Amino acid sequence: MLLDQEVNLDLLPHLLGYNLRCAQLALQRQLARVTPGGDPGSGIFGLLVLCCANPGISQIQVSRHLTIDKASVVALVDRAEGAGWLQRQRATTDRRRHGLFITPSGVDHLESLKQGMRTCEQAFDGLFDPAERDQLIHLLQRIRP
Amino acid sequence: MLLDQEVNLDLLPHLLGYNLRCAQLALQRQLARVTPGGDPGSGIFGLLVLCCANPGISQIQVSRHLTIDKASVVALVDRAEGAGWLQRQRATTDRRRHGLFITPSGVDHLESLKQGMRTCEQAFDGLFDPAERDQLIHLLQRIRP
DNA sequence: TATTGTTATACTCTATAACTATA
DNA sequence: TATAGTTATAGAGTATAACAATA
Repeated sequence: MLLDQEVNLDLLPHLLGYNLRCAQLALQRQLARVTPGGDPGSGIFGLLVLCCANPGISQIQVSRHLTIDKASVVALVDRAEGAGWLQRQRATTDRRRHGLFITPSGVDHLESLKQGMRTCEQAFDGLFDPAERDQLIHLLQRIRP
Repeated sequence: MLLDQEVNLDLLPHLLGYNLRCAQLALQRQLARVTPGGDPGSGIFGLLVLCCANPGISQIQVSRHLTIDKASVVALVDRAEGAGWLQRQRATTDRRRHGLFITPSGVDHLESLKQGMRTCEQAFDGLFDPAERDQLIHLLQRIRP
């Protein structure tokens, strides 16, 4: 019987994609651990961050900056609006646009999500010294659509 | 109206999670571009790599090394078996186990997936010199469950 | 004509819980 | 009791295509 230690991973450990996936799964699970019942996939988190830092931002801009399709943003905004964390408001200058505005309860929720996110990232801080963490972020930032 | 250049990303660019997610989405889309009709999420790829390098590997071992639940492996193996890329075979020594064996057509398919994967990763090679790519991989490898 | 948002639809990925067969 | 695999179910995440309203 093949022991776990003897499993041959072949080229997987040398692939960017495999390592990115493993790392992201680990991070997501850690986040789920420290924020039980919180934001599972961090979609809401990104949305609220953008709406808080950019009041009146449009859905198409959220779509661009979270690099997901505009149709995917609709469901995200629906959920957040349903939870009372933000409001759509038809823009007066360009009536095709919905400006997105975070609500007071959305600000509260965002704060707790940010706290969870900090705790989550801290769990991995021991893995890197500050220079390494910076370099990891900078290297990752080069990989874009 | 808020211009795209003026969107404030707040803390997002400083988060490991956000950068991992953006990088992984970019990689997945590049893979979809170079292997149209290929393996969308690379689940099948990992499975076939493991079965090819470790004939008779069990589903629970695949589960551990791809860091997904054993129940999730079932669907993956179902698809691969349905496509004729591998076969389950009840182990004689431990009859609870299914040994997984890649088929000749699975080997062919894996080769084409590997080629696509190489092409995909090459598209990002220009972003890093070899030392940087190594370091990125090594830093990512520290982030594990 | 092009853009913004929406709806409808579908597929992938993953998880949990409860089950069967085997150890 | 514990492990390997399965089934059933559910939810998140994403995409494409077609559409209405607006620019």
